[in-house]
Amino acid sequence: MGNESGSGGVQSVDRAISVLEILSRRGEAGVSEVAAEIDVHKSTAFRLLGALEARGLVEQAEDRGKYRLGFGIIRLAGGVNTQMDISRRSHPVCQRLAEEIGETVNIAVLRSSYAVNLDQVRGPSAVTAYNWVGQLTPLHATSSGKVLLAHADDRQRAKLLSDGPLEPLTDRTITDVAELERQLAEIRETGYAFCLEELEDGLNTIAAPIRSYHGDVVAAVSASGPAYRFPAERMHELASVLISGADEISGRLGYAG
Amino acid sequence: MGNESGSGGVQSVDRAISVLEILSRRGEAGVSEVAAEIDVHKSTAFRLLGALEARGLVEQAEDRGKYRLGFGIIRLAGGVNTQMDISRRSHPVCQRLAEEIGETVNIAVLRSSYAVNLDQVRGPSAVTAYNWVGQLTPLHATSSGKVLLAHADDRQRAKLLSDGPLEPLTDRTITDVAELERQLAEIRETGYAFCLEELEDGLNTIAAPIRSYHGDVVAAVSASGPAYRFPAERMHELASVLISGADEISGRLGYAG
DNA sequence: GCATTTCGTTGCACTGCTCGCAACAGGAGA
DNA sequence: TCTCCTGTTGCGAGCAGTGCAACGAAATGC
Repeated sequence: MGNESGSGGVQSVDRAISVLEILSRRGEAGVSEVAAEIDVHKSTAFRLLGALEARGLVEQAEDRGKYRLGFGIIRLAGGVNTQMDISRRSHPVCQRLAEEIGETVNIAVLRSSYAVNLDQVRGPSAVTAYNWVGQLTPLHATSSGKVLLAHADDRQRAKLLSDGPLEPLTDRTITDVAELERQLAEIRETGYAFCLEELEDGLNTIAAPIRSYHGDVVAAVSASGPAYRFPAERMHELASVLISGADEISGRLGYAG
Repeated sequence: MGNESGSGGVQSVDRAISVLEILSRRGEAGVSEVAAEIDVHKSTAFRLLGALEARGLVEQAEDRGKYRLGFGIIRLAGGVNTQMDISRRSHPVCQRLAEEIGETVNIAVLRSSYAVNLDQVRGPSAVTAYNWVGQLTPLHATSSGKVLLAHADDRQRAKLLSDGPLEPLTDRTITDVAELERQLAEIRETGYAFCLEELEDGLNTIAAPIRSYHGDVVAAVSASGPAYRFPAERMHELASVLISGADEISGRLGYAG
C-alpha cells in the first residue's frame, strides 16, 4: 500500500527514532528506562540521547537525568506545513462542536492513502485517553476517510480503491468495493459519512467535509464516541450540527459557499 | 549555557537529523540534493531517507523521488506538550492582534535560558518571510525575553542573569546587567516590554505577559516590525492594545484577573 | 527520435563508527 | 555506613554504515 524506499535501513537512526517515540509517549524518561525499552546497553542509549540533544530534538528536564522532547521537534513540525493551518483555523470550531455534541472531535486530511488526524478535542464525556493526532487510519473504515474518498476526484479515488483488498478490521468493516462505492455516492448526496464499529469494536463516528477557498474538499471533521452512547440514531440527529461546523470551518478557510 | 550529554555522538543519527532539517527548510528534496547538502554519497542519503521513511518521519511526495517530512513529526510534536496548549488557545487572539496592529505577532515561553517561540501570525504588511516558530532567542535581547525575565521569580532571574555575559548582538543590545535590571523593574510597572534593534538591526518589538490560571506569567505575546515602520512612539501607542490581547489570552488560560 | 545526462536504487566489500563492557562517581534508601 | 541504582566515560573489537560501481528509468538537449 505505499512503496517504501530502502529497507528501513540504518539501525542507529531507527533506534534514535524509537527514543523519540518513547519520550513522546512517556513525557520524560531516564537513560536506563530508554535503554531497557529499546533493548540496548545504557551507554548506547546515553549516546543516542546525546546526539538528539545536541541538535535540540531532546533536552534534559529539570530533574537530573530525565530527558524529554525538545523544541527542535516543533521547529521541524513547522516545516510539515500547510495542512497545519487547517488544524489551527478549525480548532476553535472543534472545541465548540465537542461541547455541543459531547463527544471527541477530530480533523483529518488525506495523505498518501490514509486519513491522517491533525487535531483532536476531547468531548466532556470522553472516557478514552486515546490521542489520534498524527495517527494514520484506513480510508475505508473511518468516517473521515469515507468523506475524503467520496470527494476525491474520480481518478484518485479509483487508484485508492484499487490499491489492494479492503482490510477487515472488525466484523463490521466494509470490505466490498461495490458497497463502499455505494456509500460514497450516498455521502456525496447527504453531505456526511458515518461508521458503525468498522474501525474498532464499540467505536462509532460521523464526519463532514471541509472545503478550501477553491471549493475542493481538503479535510474532514469528525465526531466519535462509544457505540453504547453514540448509536446510529443519535449520529443522524447530530449530522446537521456537524455539517454546520464543517461549513463554518470551510468559511474560515476562505470557502464562500 | 546548558550542559550537553555526550558529545553529539552518533554520526549517522546526526546526519539523519540534518536530513530532517533540510526537508523542513526546503519543503521537498530528492536523494541527490540531500546527499549534496550533507556531503555524503547518494546511496547513504537514500538509506537515511529510507530509515526515516520506514518510521513515518519522512514520506515520498507525489513527484517521484521527492521526499518531504511525514506526519510522524506531528505525532512526535504532540508529545512536546503542555506549552502547545498555550499556543492553541492564544492563536485566535494573535490573529486579531496581527490585524489590528498590522505587524507580526508571536507567542514565546521561557525554556531553559531562552525565549522559545511557539506560534506566529504574520501581520498584513509583513514583508519578511522569517518564521520564528521553534526558534530560541536570547532573553536579554528580545521583548518577550525581557517580559519573561521581569516576571521570573527572584531566584530564577538571578540565576539566568548570572549565566555569563549578556551577548551583544547589535550596537543597541543591552549588555549591562544593572541597566537590564532597571528595565525589568520598569516592565513590571508598565506591564510591557520593548526592544529597539537589540536583537537585529532594523527590528523593533514590544511584548506583554500572559498569565496562567494561577496568576504566574507563563508566556509572552509580542508584536514585531521593521524599525522604519514600527518606531518607539508607535510601539508605546500600541502597548495598550497588546496588553489587552495578553489579558484576553490570560483569561483563556483561566486567569481570573 | 536518439543520445546524453541525471536521477533513484541495489549489491558488494572495506573500514571506521557503533556498540557493549567495565569502571567510576554520585545520589537515594535502608 | 553500606548497598543499589543511576548517569557518565574510556577502551577496543567487530559489525553496521559507508562509498563505489553498476543498472534501469526519467529528464533533457540536439
